[in-house]
Amino acid sequence: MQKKLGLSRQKIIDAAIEMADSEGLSKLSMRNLARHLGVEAMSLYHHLRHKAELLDALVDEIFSRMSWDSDKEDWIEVMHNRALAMRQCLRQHHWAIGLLDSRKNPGESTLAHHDRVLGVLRQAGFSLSLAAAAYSLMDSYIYGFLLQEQSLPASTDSELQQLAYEMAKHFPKDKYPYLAELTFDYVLKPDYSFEGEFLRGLTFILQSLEEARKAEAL
Amino acid sequence: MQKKLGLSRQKIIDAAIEMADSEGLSKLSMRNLARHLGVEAMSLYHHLRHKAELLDALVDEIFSRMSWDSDKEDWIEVMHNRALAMRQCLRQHHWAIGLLDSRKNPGESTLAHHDRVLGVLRQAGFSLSLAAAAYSLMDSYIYGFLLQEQSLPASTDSELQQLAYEMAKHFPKDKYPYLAELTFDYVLKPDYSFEGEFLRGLTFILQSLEEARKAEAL
DNA sequence: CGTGCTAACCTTACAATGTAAGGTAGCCTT
DNA sequence: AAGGCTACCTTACATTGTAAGGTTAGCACG
Repeated sequence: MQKKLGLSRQKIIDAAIEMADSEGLSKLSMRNLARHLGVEAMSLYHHLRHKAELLDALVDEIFSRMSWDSDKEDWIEVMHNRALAMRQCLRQHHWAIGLLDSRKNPGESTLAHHDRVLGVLRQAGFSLSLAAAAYSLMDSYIYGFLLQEQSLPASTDSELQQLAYEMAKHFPKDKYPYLAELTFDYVLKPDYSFEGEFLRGLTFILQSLEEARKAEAL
Repeated sequence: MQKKLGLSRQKIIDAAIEMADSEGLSKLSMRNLARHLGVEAMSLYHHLRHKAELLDALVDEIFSRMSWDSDKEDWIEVMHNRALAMRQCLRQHHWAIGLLDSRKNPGESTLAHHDRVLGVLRQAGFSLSLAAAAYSLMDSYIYGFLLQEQSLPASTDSELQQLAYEMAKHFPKDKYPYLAELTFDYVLKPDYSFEGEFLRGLTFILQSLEEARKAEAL
């Protein structure tokens, strides 16, 4: 038999991402992953201590794949673009959102990402305290929004509208009047856009942070 | 043998919450739950179609247990209190946060909660469009913050500081200077408080929404 | 009093999971 | 040649969700 050097940590991670993308996180078992790599399940344990380590690695890999520029002048523009990049990346790897929470061991790319964000804020003149608040506020919003977005079983705007219509048929209009109003008079209107909503909230946050920054600068 | 009428949907749900609280969501299997109820696993399936239905029910139960007043005058105060109630409830049932995302079948209490929130906003004069934005913004923030909060393996402020200290020792200061700064000069300071950070971000959001509301009213 | 129906609970069984324990084959160093 | 190391495999076990079908108790009705 040949000595097989086919396997490596990185190959495992790449294959796992590919599998999760196409078949969903729930189908990502050690056995399936191994089969995908033409190998037996236990072989993976020579490169990873346990499945949790794989999941940690996946999250970190996702962070490393988010690409955003941080050398623009305007911090608002930079943070805006970062948020878009995160949304784009996490829409492509929809399973990752559900993972971001439960992982407790941040990897290199994750830490680097956070450091870079803080750097942008500090360089833009944010005090440490305000930078902390800004950081927490932005990321909480982004995670929370994406979490809610992907928890809906619809990935495009028109699918969402279809869904809203179906749901609205099922819940009693008079029992939840405001929800009904929101659904029929807002979400189901032709120009509703999920991305638009995301950007709108983001803008709220960035603007109010900018005001705080200016107030601080006095 | 006696006919056992001991079981009911509600009793199952209550027991499940109790179990999840004390032993964690991962230990909440149908078998364990059944044992806890003095019954065999399959008996549960007479009251629930599958485990997903149980999880849906748990989320809804959690929503039903969040108590907040919505008849105050000031919408800001109401939303502020709601956010606090959510945080308090989801800290008590820490497992629920990880569940809020994946569940795709909102129950009665969940819908009622959302309807009530929208009601408060609409009554306060928010246009439908702005109410939608406000709703999305607030909930994204709250979910996102709580998600990040519970993903840290520390539940009290002092535990968090201990953790920050341990972590900071492990990552290279010069590689992540801003992260190091944040950790040592901010999180590790004696008056750092997780709840304080939560309220600060919340206040940012509520204030900027109030401004938008007033601008709209003109 | 039986006879049958139904709701509530149980038994058994299966496929899938993560992973512990230990095996083996080929290459490298000495 | 000998031993050791790395990379992979085999087997095994406990645990999971749940399908299929069995049992029993109490009620309705003749």
